[in-house]
Amino acid sequence: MIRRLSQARERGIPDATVARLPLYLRALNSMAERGLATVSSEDLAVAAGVNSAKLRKDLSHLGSYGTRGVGYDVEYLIYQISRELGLTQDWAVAIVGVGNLGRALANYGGFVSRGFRVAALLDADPEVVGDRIAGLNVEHIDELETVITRRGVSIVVLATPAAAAQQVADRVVAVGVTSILNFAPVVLAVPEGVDIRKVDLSIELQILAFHEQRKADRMSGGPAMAEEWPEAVDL
Amino acid sequence: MIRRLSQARERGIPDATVARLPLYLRALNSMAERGLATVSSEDLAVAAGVNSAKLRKDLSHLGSYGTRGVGYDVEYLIYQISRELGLTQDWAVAIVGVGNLGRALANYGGFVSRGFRVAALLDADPEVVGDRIAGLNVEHIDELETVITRRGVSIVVLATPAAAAQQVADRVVAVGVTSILNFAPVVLAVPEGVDIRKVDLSIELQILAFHEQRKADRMSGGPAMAEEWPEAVDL
DNA sequence: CCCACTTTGTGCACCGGTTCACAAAGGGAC
DNA sequence: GTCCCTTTGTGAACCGGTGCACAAAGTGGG
Repeated sequence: MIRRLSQARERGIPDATVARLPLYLRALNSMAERGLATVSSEDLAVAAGVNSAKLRKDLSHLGSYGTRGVGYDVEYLIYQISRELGLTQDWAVAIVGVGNLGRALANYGGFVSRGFRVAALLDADPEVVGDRIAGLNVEHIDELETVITRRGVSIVVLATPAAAAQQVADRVVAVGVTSILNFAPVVLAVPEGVDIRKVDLSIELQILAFHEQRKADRMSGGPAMAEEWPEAVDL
Repeated sequence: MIRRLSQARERGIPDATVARLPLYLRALNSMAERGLATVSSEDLAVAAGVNSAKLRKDLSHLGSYGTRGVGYDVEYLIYQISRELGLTQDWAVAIVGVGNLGRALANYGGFVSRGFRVAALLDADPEVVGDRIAGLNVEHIDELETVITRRGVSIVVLATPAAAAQQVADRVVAVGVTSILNFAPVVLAVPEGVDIRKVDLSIELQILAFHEQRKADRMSGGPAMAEEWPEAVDL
């Protein structure tokens, strides 16, 4: 049994799978609230918005937790996924940059509900330092290193202006932080071993605009219409 | 020449490429500000944080806009990418849900700087309806259909609580909106032809937590350490 | 004009991820 | 115990995307 598990999990769950686990977890939590005891891969897949074969393959990377002919035990699966994602422990998060976005993040309930705890808010603007937001005191960016070390912060959320992001990143990396969630619209340079995830709101909109334009083009021009480019072809 | 172009662009730029175009655009804009006239694929790739071969292949999907031995004309490339993404036109965006996040989005400069214009803010809470945010009046959700139709809104940003998101999505789709950016932590069901992009802040954190935990495991346990599971193996 | 140098555009091999389809495994009825 | 039904777990084909490596194309110097 142990052999089987360590064989299945080996070392390494595909990135694509890891990215979907939180999705499954959310769907499972909602099911648990509604009192469901077991769920089939088909039902869970629908709730999470994925293909059921993909769901089963994803779960198979964690181990063999289903029962053929029955499905998956909701509570047990929640436990296993949470464990795999590291949500059974408490993560201290610091938010740097308390503008509109930083404020929104500080108040965002979705963090606390998982294993995340906002442990510090930092900003460079003396105007906002000292403000009380979401039950926390906003501290000055000068305290960055102290706060991170003292409070055991392991994940830093960057909600600073673009110009400040790299500098802050350098500082937090210097005191040992290896996980950064970046909202600033810049490409951060960090040493090997530091994980960065970025969320860029305007990029998402631009992708939507691209598809929207395509849909509009198709409406008017029709699919057979060759790409016309009357004079714009040379600047 | 025209033949060449329509052949190169055909109908269909890979999704992965589309997702990176905004990145290139941002880097190019920054270069234009600094007065650079031309840029090599290598330099642009570094600025955008990608591999230069990938960059060239991406750009080749738009057409043959480089000059061998020289590089790409910065301004011309900005124009072509903007055009491809549909940013040369003005997109009216409505933000539904004016909580902390909605407010942050309304004030986010990155939208306006591209071709996006926040044309409406809507909320269900009578408390916030009437507030003035980012120069706009917050309107009641009852006005949703009217506002979207009258102001030519083609992209809707959902920043509502999870429970309200599907209902709002249904309503905006009913009046013809086919592009939605969803911040609510739910899987939305929409008809064929409607594009949804979702941003889930807590999912990003969970992915970071997973990798952070792995790094911690590797530190203490070492890579050779089999996946121990003393008693937790059966619930 | 020719040669050396730079940089693009792309053919090709490779890789991770998705999907299909089915054998294996368990549950329940009788 | 046996048979039938359900549902998992996975082998294998497939597909899109990545990156190497190089030919093609352009520049500039002599």
